[in-house]
Amino acid sequence: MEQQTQQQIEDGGNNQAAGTNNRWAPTPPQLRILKGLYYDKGFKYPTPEQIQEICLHLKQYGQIEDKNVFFWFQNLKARERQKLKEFRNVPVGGSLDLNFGSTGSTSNDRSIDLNFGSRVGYGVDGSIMEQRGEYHQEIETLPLFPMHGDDIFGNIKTTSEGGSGYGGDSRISLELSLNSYGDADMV
Amino acid sequence: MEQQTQQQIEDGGNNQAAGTNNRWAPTPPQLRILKGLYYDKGFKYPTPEQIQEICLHLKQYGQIEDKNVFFWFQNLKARERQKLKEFRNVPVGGSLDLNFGSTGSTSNDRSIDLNFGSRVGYGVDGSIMEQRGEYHQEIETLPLFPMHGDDIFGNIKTTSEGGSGYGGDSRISLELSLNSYGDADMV
DNA sequence: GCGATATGAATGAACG
DNA sequence: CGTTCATTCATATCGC
Repeated sequence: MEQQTQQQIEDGGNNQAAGTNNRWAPTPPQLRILKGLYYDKGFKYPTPEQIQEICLHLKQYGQIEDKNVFFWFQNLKARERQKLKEFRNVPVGGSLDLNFGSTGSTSNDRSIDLNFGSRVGYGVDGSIMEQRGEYHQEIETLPLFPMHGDDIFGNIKTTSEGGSGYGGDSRISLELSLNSYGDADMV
Repeated sequence: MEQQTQQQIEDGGNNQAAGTNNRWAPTPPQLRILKGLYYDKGFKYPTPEQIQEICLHLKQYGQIEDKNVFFWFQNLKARERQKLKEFRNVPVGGSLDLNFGSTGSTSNDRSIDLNFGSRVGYGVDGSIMEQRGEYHQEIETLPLFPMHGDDIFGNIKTTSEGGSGYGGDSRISLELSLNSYGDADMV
């Protein structure tokens, strides 16, 4: 993803005039946190509880809803995967004729038909090789945010059986490095 | 048509190296082929594999990447659709048909299962906690509006049960102290 | 030199 | 989850 010089800054503090803008856009701090979770922590499969938790925490940086967090992760995952797929060189057998209707070009005038109409018809390679054998979620109970004072569990009730070893207080200090993904990428 | 706070790119001291083409533009032959596929062949939904293939062929006419082909089709489709919508405001005059009285039955049938793949069914605020079986009744309620779920994700029907539910519970102890002052998210 | 337009690029939201 | 839609941002080009 070449996020070059595109960044839609939301207004400095508040946002959403309500009515004119329907589409959520992450504020810079929100983006940073989300990316930190995804890239730094490798946290890509948030559970509903975690989505809510993340959302709650992000609310102090701007208006946001659960579904926004949900979509954000979904889209990022999907697009990374899509990118990999597109960049993968396929040993195409060369069936797609693109030289039809050559308007006075050099030579070559074959007008074979394009085998469109068949979505994913020819699996030249066929090897989808979805290296998705992940056991996602095997990630160690990621420590997202400190409790601060927010009673996040006020109504979520994560069924804390207490049996967990770490749950109580062993908060792993995950000092998210202030890495800016926004500009680290280049084309 | 109304744009909000449009931020102009103000490179924070890191200007893009000149010479590196920022933006791809199709060469005449490329454009001819692309248009030929779209209009002549009616080929509008290329699969990722086909995108690669098209891109490969187009490379002999100039530098091009997969994503360029991808975006080209996306944009063309989107803009044609956009044009059609704009012209639907035809001042046809007269024939003001109002099918009021159609007691729309207000059947909010939309699947409201907000199980993000887990079997949680939490009710943060008691809004959604409905977890029904797989029984769906193929309702043909034509979705006049593509369901504007402005409320909480009252209609995120991910219905992804593939996860098969692991622990389900995930401790959400949070940490991640990031100093958000400064906020250098700019690009 | 600007303003309007065309279009490449990005991404939130939604569908199947 | 992969794909598609819709909206917006960003920029090159054109016209005045």
